[in-house]
Formats: sequence, structure tokens, C-alpha cells
Amino acid sequence: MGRSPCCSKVGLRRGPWSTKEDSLLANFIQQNGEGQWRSLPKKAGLLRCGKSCRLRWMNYLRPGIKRGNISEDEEDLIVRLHGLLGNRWSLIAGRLPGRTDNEIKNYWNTHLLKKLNAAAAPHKDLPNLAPNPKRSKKTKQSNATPPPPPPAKEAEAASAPMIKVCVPKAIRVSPSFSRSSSYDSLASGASNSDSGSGSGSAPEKAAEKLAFMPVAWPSIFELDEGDYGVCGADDYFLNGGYILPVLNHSDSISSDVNMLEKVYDEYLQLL
DNA sequence: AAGTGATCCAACCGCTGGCTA
DNA sequence: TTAGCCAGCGGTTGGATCACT
Repeated sequence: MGRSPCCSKVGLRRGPWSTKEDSLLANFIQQNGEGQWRSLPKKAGLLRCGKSCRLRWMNYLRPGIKRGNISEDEEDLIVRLHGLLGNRWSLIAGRLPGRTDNEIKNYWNTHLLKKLNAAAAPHKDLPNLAPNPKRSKKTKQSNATPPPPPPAKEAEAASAPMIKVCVPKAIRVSPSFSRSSSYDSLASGASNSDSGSGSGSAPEKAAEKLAFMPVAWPSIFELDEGDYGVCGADDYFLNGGYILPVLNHSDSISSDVNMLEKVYDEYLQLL
């Protein structure tokens, strides 16, 4: 019910964005803020549907977006979180500041599945994880993608115990810490639990729980004053009154070798 | 140099749930 | 209670680019 057509598709542009469109969108949002996506294109003078504008902003134009060069630490975290959360890309992205769900999803589908498949190759009893066999051959490294891991790490990955990947049914994550959370409901013990209708596996319930779990970011990302990031104050995500610090690029990620373990443990303990 | 196939990723699509009248 | 609007999510597609022959 209630599903509106995304856009009239009449007279609206589609496909790649031009730099002019980008600047129009960015300028408009800088002046007027995010939101009102449906009416935004008209106000901003764009011949795009609101959905397209939102996607462009979220995945490309938003300040603080990191592009390419996903570090090994980030990669490791993605793999681990995916093992816990499944294809909840937005939740995973919420743990990787500056990364978008789209980027993580793409990275998973193009890079990580291959790696995991390679690692799973000796384990013939394990299902093939590749979404599309046609898309799983050689590895190409563009300048926007990280260099291939050293052979030693590959071998290590291959010999490492296979990571169990649970793939619960994708559900929409209710407004949570990752985007526009309100922890009030959590504090009061209430949960809107839209997915509560679902019976839910343990990982799914844990993920559901995580969606409302306030995270002790400062304890995880212990920032120095100089770590406030690429864009200074912009490197804070405002989340329902909570300010979550954003890491200063990969430097901060690699600066604390225990950080990923902490994050992972935190999730694990919720299962 | 040209042709072909593989790969990547930006963008699109359809669905879901929250909110409101 | 119902219906419509909206924003957000995950899955999928297709054009651009790269690598190989």
C-alpha cells in the first residue's frame, strides 16, 4: 500500500551525473540541508527524481565520503560484520565512517566474495558464495581499489578457518544509530521493532538489537584532538542528538590495532 | 592496433516501514 | 482503520574501463 511512483520518469534525466548537476545539488543541500528529497530537484533546478538526488548525495557528494582504498583493516571488519549481520550494508557502513553502504556492498560483491570463495575452495562442502559465476574471474586493480593483499595474507586467508556467513533476509533497518537514530526508545526499553514481526534467527535478532544499541564510540575510537578528521567538525555524524566521532581516514583505523577487535567483540557479545 | 571478454561501480529498481491525514 | 506519501534499504543492471589475445 501507499507506494508512490519514484518519479514520473517523464522529462527527467537519468544516468551519470554531470559536474553541473553535482554542483547544483551540493550547493542546494549546503544551503538548505538534506531532506525533502521529493521536492528538492525542482527547487534545486535539477531534472532528476528525488530518489536519484538522494542517492547521489549519500553515495558521492556528501562531505566526508572516503572513496577507494579500502584498507585491510576495514576489509577485515567488513568480513567480520557481514558474518554477524549478513547483507545489512547500512549497518556495516555505519561502522565504517566515510564509507557508504553502496560502496561496501559493491566491494563485498566484487572483491570479498572472490576472496572468500578462494578461501572456501578447499572446502567443497561449503556453498559457492559468488552471486554470479560470470563475475568471478581475475582480479583487476584500478587506482580506486586497494592493491592486492600480499601473497602471505592470501595464503593465510586460505588456511584460516572459514568464516561463517549468515545471510538473513534483508530487512529495512529502522532509524537507528547508523543514520538518524534516537536512543530514547532504547533507553526506555522500547523498540519499534518493525522486524519484530519476524521470528528472526539469533544473528538477525542480534542485528536487530544492534540497530538500537548505543555504541560507546569514544571508547572504541579514542580520538586525539587532532583526529577530528578530514573536515573538522563535519567529521561528526549527528545521530539523534548523539555525536559520533568519525575516524580520520585510514590513519586512525590503523592507529589502533585493537579497535577492530573491540568492535567485533562488541557485536559478538550481543549474539 | 583491434577485437573480445572480464571487471568495476554508479545508478536504477522495487520493496518496506514510518508517518500522517 | 485505511490509504497515500516519503525516506531508506538491498538487489540488480549496464556502461565504462581494463586486460588479454
